[in-house]
Amino acid sequence: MARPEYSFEAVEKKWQDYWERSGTFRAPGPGDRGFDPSKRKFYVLIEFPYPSGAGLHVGHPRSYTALDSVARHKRMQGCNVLYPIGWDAFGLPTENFALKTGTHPRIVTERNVANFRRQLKRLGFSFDWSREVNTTDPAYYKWTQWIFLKLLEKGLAYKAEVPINWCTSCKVGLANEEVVGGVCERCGGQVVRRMRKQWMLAITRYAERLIDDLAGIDFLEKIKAQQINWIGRSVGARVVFRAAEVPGVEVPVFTTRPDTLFGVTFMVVAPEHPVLERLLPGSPGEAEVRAAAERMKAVDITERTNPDTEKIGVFTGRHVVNPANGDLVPLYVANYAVMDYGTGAVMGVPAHDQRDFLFARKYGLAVKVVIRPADRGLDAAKMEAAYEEPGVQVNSGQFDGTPNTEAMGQITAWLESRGAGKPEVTYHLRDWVFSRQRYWGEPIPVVHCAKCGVVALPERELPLLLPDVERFQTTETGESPLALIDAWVNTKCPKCGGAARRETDTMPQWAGSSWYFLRYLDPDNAEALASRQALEYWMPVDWYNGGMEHTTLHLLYSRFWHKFLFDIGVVTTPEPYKKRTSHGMVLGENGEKMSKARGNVVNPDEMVERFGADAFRLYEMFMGAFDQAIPWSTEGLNGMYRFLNRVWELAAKVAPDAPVKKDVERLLHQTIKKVGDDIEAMKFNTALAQLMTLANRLGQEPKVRVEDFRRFVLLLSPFAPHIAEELWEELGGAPSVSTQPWPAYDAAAAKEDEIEVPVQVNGKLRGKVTVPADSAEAFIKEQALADANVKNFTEGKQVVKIVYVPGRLVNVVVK
RNA sequence: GCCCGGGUGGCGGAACGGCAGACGCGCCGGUUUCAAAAACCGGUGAGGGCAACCUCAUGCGGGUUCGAUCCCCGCCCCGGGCACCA
Repeated sequence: MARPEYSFEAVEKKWQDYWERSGTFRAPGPGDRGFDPSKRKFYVLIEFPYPSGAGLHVGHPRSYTALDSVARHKRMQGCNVLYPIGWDAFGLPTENFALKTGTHPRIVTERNVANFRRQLKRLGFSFDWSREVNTTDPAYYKWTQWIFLKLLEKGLAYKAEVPINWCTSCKVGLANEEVVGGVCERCGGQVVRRMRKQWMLAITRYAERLIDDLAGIDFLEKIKAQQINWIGRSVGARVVFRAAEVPGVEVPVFTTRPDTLFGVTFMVVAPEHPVLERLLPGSPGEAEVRAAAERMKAVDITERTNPDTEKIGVFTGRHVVNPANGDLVPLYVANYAVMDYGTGAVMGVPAHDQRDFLFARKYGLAVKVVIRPADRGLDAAKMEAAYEEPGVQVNSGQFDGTPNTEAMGQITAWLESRGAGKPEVTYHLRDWVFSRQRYWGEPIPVVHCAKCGVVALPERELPLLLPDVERFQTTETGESPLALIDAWVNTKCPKCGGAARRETDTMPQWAGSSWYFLRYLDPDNAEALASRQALEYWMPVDWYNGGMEHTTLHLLYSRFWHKFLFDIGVVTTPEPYKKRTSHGMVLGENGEKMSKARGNVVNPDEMVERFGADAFRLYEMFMGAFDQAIPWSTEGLNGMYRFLNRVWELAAKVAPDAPVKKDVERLLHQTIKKVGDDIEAMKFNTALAQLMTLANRLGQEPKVRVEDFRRFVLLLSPFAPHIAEELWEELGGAPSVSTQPWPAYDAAAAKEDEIEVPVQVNGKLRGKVTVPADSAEAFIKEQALADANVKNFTEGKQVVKIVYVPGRLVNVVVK
């Protein structure tokens, strides 16, 4: 009856086949066979991967393993768990690869998906593979297009001539979010500003709700902070200044400091500001001013708006009138003013804004104090920096003497009553540039008709299929490759039947990923993106884990789409995700970011071949705190392999006549508690440490009780599911271990009956006393004072007091 | 500049304001082996002491507390995000 040695190859293959054959992880929804309405649902979501040619990276499984453990734990707690997987398969890298090799992106995608699927299956994740989705599948993108049509119908999709971030290398327009440090997020290529008619989505209309609704959801605080920061809400006022020399022209500004309005001594506008066209004609030095504005516009925007760039202003020869006090102030064109924030015009208050202060000093402009500190006055002539702190209004007419924090609202209200301003909120967040001039994306389902303008395709014509092309090369004009396919482009207007041209821009990669979690609920539905029933049952996602890098992109976009779908009655919850967490990056063994260029990439396939999927999964969880970046260590992985070997050997010690040991029982119950709690709290590393402690303790026994080992296997199963299935079977259990109930925790059994209480003297550890757990305080103190070493430190001294923390420690304070 | 994290043995990391260093890696010693690797068992913060024990130690400097890795104040370093945003 010699037991075989632990062979992860055999064990893992066996159980992966079993799970697949038996549909162990299929999650029945309402209406499906085997659906049990009495079970609580739990929707676990990981970010579906982009199937790149490089294959799975050791970073991907960190998130997948963690949530797989959560999913398995929840199932054992009796939940109906949905843990789906799919492919975010449209996108530039595939298209660029296709361009280079001449292989169609569809073929490249199929190949990459097959590879990813193989790699994921080897790791034994409990995905419901029957719900697999792929954003490039016409049956999927039909609904991406459908959502776009709805956005268009409701006026949230519009076409605008906007300056876009043009990546000179990808030859594609990018959203602000895709420009990182002035270069393309994807390829690192140079990004320039270019004007182009683009489809835009009005995410800014949801800005307020995107901030406010964070209050009701369980997102990591840093994620909330980053989203709020990104949306960049500023509360202030719009103030209208009238042009002095040109009647009927107004220049509105946005300011967060209406309390400083009486201190305005100049105004600047962006060189692109349209008001210049009305003000400049006939002004002295018109030609020079125009030339200066052109020079400012010619500078690359990222450089122009760099804080280190020298601020340049040119007097326009015109003035504007301060509506608060009638002051005539000079109007400048300045390089630091930008057209796409606020109104493109800024009021200059040098006394109370450091940037304005420096500008005023440079150009010899007046400095006028309107707020002084509570305890002293300010002399404009002697100021060396702007005074930006709170204070009391001065030189502000009827508001003099009012604290500036109060004056803000009062001045705004006063302006409003005189028709010269109103409260206003602006956002840093811009509308979402939704057009891409590329092939491998969802076609935008509209046509351009000479007579009817932009016309949406009727819903019945969806999906609008991406046509096959021979060449994916972007055109020299920057148009999408689709523009070259005449047979596709030339079509009939659905409204008037006349000649029309199809839209040739495609959607960005963020489109398909903005709603994929809905499609999982009902992936084959041909009538709707998902059935009402499925949406009502499964939504919202209970726990969504992903990378911090998606906080301001995918996460914000998908919340926006979801709110829109909620508003039009398609989905039933205002927020898609109840809880959002994020994992830390896996770094190379040298502690640097893993990359091909650094030569420190670890291939998961190789690791699984050497140590097995269970050991690999264990290491991914054990390596460190889940939310922190951690360097990879193949030695560490080997340690997990050794642990599994010890577990395997432990099974050989299982005997029916093993005695009950009180302390083993206690440790077991403590472990049941800790592992469960730690999974909920994402402290996977300490959950495993506890399991190792228990395994080590069991290993000390010559014989291990069946009951004890059974429960140990159950506790291990969310993390190392293959070996757990095998041992479960060996113990006589029917598969699958994943359908067994989570072991019951008994607080009484976990309780120690003797406790060791550390004794401190003046806060320093001097001894320990072992007492029954239910000892009276007086007895414990007495024992503590009687300890030999404690006596060494208390002898001849006066005991001032004795601090006793029940069950924790005694501290004797002496003098 | 602003907003988040983080700094603990040789390394990854543990510690409701209460025994600093759980667990793992590495290292050292042992068992096994002709030998090595692997595996298994034991030891392992630094310094002192024959030992019992003692001293020091959680980036730096203060503070609160009977007691601080943890809370407060002021710094230094590392990582991430935002940044002429009016």
